Amino acid sequence: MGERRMKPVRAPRRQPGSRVHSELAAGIGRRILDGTYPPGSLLPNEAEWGQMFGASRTAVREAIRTLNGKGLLVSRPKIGSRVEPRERWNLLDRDVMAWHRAALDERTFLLSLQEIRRILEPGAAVLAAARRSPAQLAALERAFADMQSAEVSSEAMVEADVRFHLALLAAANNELLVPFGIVIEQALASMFAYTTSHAVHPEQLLPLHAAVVRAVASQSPEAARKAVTALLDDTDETLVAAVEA
Amino acid sequence: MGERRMKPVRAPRRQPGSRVHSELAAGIGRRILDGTYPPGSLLPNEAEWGQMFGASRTAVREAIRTLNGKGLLVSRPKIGSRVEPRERWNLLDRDVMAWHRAALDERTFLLSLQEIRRILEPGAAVLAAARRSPAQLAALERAFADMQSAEVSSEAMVEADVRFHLALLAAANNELLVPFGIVIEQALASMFAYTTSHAVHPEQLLPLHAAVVRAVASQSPEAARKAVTALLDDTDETLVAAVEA
DNA sequence: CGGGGTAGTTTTGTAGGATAAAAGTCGGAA
DNA sequence: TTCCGACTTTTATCCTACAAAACTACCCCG
Repeated sequence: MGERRMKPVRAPRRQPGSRVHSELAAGIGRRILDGTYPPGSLLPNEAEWGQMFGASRTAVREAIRTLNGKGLLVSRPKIGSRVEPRERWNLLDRDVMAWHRAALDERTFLLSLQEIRRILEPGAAVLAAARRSPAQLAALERAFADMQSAEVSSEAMVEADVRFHLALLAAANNELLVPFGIVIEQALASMFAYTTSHAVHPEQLLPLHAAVVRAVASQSPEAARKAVTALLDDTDETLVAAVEA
Repeated sequence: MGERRMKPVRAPRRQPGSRVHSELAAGIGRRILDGTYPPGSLLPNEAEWGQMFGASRTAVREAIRTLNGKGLLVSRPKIGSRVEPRERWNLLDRDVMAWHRAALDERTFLLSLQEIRRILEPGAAVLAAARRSPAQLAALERAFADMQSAEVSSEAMVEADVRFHLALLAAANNELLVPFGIVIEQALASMFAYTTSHAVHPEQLLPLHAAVVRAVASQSPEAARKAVTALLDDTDETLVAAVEA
């Protein structure tokens, strides 16, 4: 403390996830997702977690409260905290999905994500084409433009790609579709990490997206469905190629 | 396992939701969902919530930790807790959906739920028909049998109906579909409350469900999709009739 | 006169202790 | 034997104190 403190040029801006209770939530959450504590089992009590992580009981309790809210466990006096059955888990939660992903092999995880996309996105595209607002269309077009100007297989491309699909979901104007965005984010991020340029038709990416934009712009639900389906078919090809490689 | 030992009917069995911090989470959560504190706005600080609800700061903090985990807000020292943009909200969470439902008119809520079902369930049915396990088929058949033996428009019927559709989702063998079960639960519960026997073809309910069971049993994906779609068409008719009434 | 660092201020974050309430277990008395 | 009440364990709640973050504003020094 008596030392002269050098101030870094940029404030560290620690993530909100670097708090003690977040670390604890992640630590416990991961152990649940990876099966260390299977559904129905009893967790160590709060004092024990505190010792394990060198944290106070207060911090442990806040972590457990978080996991509670995500449906991973329930706590009762004298009993302790018991892991809930998997069907209660909120797998679409950002954190839970991250822990889940870490506990699974990348391939399995990616395939199940992609499967969800095949179910959801065509339906969302139909709705989007039918009732997107001008602003929502503009957001979609902006994301597409950013994809065009991004380098192939770059971070920027993935970011714009994600934004494209989120914009499509948003344009469907059904709020309950929005939480699914996490699936798309994870799927594309995971693809980027896993299928390092196994793309079968890399030159098809932009035309396929362009077709979606056209369909949504011209408010043609069926065309939108087909365009999105074609897009997902292409993604599937890449995925299969990467899995086999 | 001495079932001879008849225990007197144990009284209260207070819900885990009756805890102080849960009350607080619900109180704050509702105020966020109903727009009292719109996205981007700053919430009262912890001490103020404590006074409002007559609770300690500890309880308030645990409540806020819960809401934090559901994506409704983020907290930072010196700043306070700020409501997150809607697209971060975990609308598929049980609690969040309940608060959301309370803040919306029943009709709008129900229509958007039904829309999601139309997107998801046919796709789930295809997967279920393709790869359900014998046990999963049995669960589906059990739910159907319970529907048959239940009184029309009874609590038991709704419960079996929900179980039927959850079993279908589960049979798709993609964990990420499971969290959607909440949509079905809410939709059917809401239908039950809202469309008190406006059913257009009440006699069709069981045959329509029977067709789904047959398709899944015979592992016919396309038949399953059609059967589920027909089922949803029927539900839609009931819904429209109720909305117009 | 201006810029930058620094002290102050507010709010959340963490710690630790004390007590209450829940929900089992077990033993003793009617 | 049966039932009731102490005992026990664990979470639930409250309290107090202090640490850390991040914004404000001012003062010192060039």
